[in-house]
Amino acid sequence: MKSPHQDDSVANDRSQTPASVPAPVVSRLSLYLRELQRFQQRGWETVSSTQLGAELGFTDAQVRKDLAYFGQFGYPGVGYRCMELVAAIRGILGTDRTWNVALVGLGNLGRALLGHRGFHQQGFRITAAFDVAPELVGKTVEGVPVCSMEELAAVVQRESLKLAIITVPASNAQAVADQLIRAGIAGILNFAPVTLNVPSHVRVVGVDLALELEQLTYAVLQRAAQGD
Amino acid sequence: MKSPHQDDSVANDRSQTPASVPAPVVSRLSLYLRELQRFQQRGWETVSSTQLGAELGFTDAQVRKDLAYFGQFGYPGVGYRCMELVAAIRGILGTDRTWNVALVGLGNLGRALLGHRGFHQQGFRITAAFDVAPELVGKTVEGVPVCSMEELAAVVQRESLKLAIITVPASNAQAVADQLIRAGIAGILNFAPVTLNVPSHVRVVGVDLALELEQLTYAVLQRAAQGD
DNA sequence: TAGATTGTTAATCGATTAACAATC
DNA sequence: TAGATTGTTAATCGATTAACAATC
Repeated sequence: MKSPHQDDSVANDRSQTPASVPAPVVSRLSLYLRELQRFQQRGWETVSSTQLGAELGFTDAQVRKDLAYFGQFGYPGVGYRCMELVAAIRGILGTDRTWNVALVGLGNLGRALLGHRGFHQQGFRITAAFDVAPELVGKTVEGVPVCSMEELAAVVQRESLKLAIITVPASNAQAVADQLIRAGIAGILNFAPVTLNVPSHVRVVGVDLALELEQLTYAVLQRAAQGD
Repeated sequence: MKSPHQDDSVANDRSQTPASVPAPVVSRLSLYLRELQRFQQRGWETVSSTQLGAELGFTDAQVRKDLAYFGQFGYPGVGYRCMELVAAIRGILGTDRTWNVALVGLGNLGRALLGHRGFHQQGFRITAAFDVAPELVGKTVEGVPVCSMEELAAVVQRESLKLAIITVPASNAQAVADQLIRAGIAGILNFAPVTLNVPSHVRVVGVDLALELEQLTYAVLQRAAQGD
């Protein structure tokens, strides 16, 4: 077994990322990061895979296996140094830098996201907003200038934006996605309740609030049918 | 093979739901429902497992296997009748009735959700809102009365609420969850960026916006490292 | 040193896919 | 009938867990 300290150049070499990491691993990576930051806040210097996993409901083996996809970050007999692992995961996820994000659709939800504080803290910044409503275009909402849909390609290209959030009605979502992708967007966070059809080089994460609530109603009914 | 029409009493018997259906199956069920409703809008009478799956990027076998957990809904040689399957899935998920939902935390996001149209359409209605801010308590936001946290237990019990949405800061989320659960809430949609600790009879679905964006940055970086 | 904990391999578990008889 | 498509079983695939030598 090799400690990171014995060979930093290998242990911290993030370009050695394997061809393909299972998607569940990457989403747990985000959870580890979130949890590690909480351990840091509580003043922990190090944390073991058992402690980190327990907090999230995972086994210690899973934590170690997941991290092992990306390198060796731990110290046998000690655990993981919180600060180091936070830095490593941010590097892997790409949140060691700030990402500027485009937002399309200034309805209730879009406006809320513009004013959302949680983004900044994790390295995201909405720098451009778009809407079809003429009365909004040209104005500034939450400090972000609102542009027309016609300006989208130009703005996305000028600012080299790679990420976009879609908060338009379902009926327009696919057209907006097409437009964003043509402009060069590579990752879309989609709040419209439709499955977007995108080329393979574009990644979509969908958040459908009704759909999430349905998972809850199902669970509640199940419990009611059995337990009570 | 038995057609639903040959024995309705068995095919439609939702109480025959197996002890435990894998979680991924239930979340796909919601996707099937959403997609079926779109087929209906387009005027389709029936749809095959191949057609339904293609739209979502799943194999036909997966669609059939998933549905088979809950009964027999299809017609060999024909496919699934959209209207029937929509009704069946709504019955399974429990969205054939309306669910009243409590919302705690009237920040940007909470307010946006109060005014969110997508909920009503799928059978959800936020009927009670809570916040610590004295200047909000007693007022009405988007037609929903705002109560103090002290009133929470009474309101949840009076209205027999089973579902709640948490949109409070991370630092308060666990305490709010505890309070909700004590009041009788069984399902929580949590927007605070923390892992909630809840008893096994309570189900939590977490939506962490920064975390979703991290999945995108990772994917974008991967693509950049390989393709380009 | 003894105790703790890693990274990794092998064993297990569960979920997806393929195949096909049954059916309309 | 012939063509299409289901529900289901068996085969495959992938992900999780257990176990343990290596290490601090």
